[in-house]
Amino acid sequence: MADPAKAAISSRRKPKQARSADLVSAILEAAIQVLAKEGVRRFTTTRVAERAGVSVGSVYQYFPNKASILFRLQADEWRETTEMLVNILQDTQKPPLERLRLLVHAFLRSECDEAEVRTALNDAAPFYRDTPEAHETRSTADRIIEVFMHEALPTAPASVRTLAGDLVMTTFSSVGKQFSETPRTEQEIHSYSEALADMLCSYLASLN
Amino acid sequence: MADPAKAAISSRRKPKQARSADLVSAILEAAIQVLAKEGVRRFTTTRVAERAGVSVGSVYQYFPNKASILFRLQADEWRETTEMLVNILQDTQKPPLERLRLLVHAFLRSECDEAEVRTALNDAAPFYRDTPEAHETRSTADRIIEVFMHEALPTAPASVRTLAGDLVMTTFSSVGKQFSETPRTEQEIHSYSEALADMLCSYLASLN
DNA sequence: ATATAATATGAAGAATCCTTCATGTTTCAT
DNA sequence: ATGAAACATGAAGGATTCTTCATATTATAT
Repeated sequence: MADPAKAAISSRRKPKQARSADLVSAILEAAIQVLAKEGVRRFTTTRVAERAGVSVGSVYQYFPNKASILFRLQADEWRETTEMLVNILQDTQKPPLERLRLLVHAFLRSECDEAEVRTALNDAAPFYRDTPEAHETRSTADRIIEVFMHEALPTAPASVRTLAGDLVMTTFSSVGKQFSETPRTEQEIHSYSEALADMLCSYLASLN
Repeated sequence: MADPAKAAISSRRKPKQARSADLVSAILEAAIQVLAKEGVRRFTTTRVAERAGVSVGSVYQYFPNKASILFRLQADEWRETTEMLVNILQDTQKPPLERLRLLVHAFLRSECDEAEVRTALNDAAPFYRDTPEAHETRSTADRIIEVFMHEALPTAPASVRTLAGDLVMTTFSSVGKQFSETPRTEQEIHSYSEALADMLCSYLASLN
């Protein structure tokens, strides 16, 4: 609770010239690399600056503290995942369960593609777990799932739908994280995705 | 990789008198409290010693470093969970899917009962993720699941059984962790457990 | 060309934290 | 009772890290 990192997690100075915008990009890119190569425990502002080829001071021009860099990285990832959620689940051309299957494949794929960063970001969770953006992301996802569940389980009572939606969402994200913690082959990714999709689909099917 | 914490995670001096055995207990108990109240980021050997009412030096008589305390806590938890797995899944009196359901309830319950510690220990994962004991725990669990799956899916081909067992295991543990990250009411725990069990059971049923 | 705003620098201060070790105390076997 | 082994102590060394700020450099508008 008495966590100083929570106070100022927002950005500091706003980049107004091209060079500073580049600098911010360079810092974020460097942060990803440090995270992937060294893990959270060795993620320091100095190391990020070094890797970006700038001075520490510059980092602090645009990020108020170390946590805000991690937070930014996580927020970007949340945004991407939310986009994926929207794009795939709201394609009403395809039947609901097929969309769910596609989503599972896409998600596990993306998790494994950048496994080291994702794992490191998970390890950084204590830095931003109780942040407003975290809850916002969650409720945005909830809304998308809610709509989807309406299509997938049109006849089910609302209480069942909500619980099932929550479970599907939680399962799919937490299993994805755990799965990507160990290196996987293409083959493994594919068959695991199939199995996970099978599980979710058979569950939803059983609720009709 | 170049992680000093991985070198010596085993115990240091072995307690030979009653008072030192008490001391070790006190340290572990204090560690749990610090973890639950302050989280990993504020988990320090000094704080643990303070809370235990002993000096830092004493902590280092029985634990070679900070990581080894966290590791010991996690190892204890792994042992307990493994016991639960054995006790519930190997009760051949009951039908397989009923056992699975009982296991889900028991696990979610225990996760929520000590939510803060569990969450803090998850946050400490980078300290011991690639430890031999971690893999050992995993493969012990795999063997238990393997036996169980043989009962649950007697006719399925081995490849399907293995994959399904892995998925069931992963789902049930990772969903449990995620679920306990937010405070839950008795009611919520129960209905969520039911839903999760439903999902796993409907999946296994669909494979026959 | 020049003044002003924007941007970049990195040495140094301040705060923690991990761990050791020389010393003191307690227990136990004889 | 006594010597040895076990146990407990906590100040202090060493190391790392976060962050700031006074200064230097670069861009932009006039």
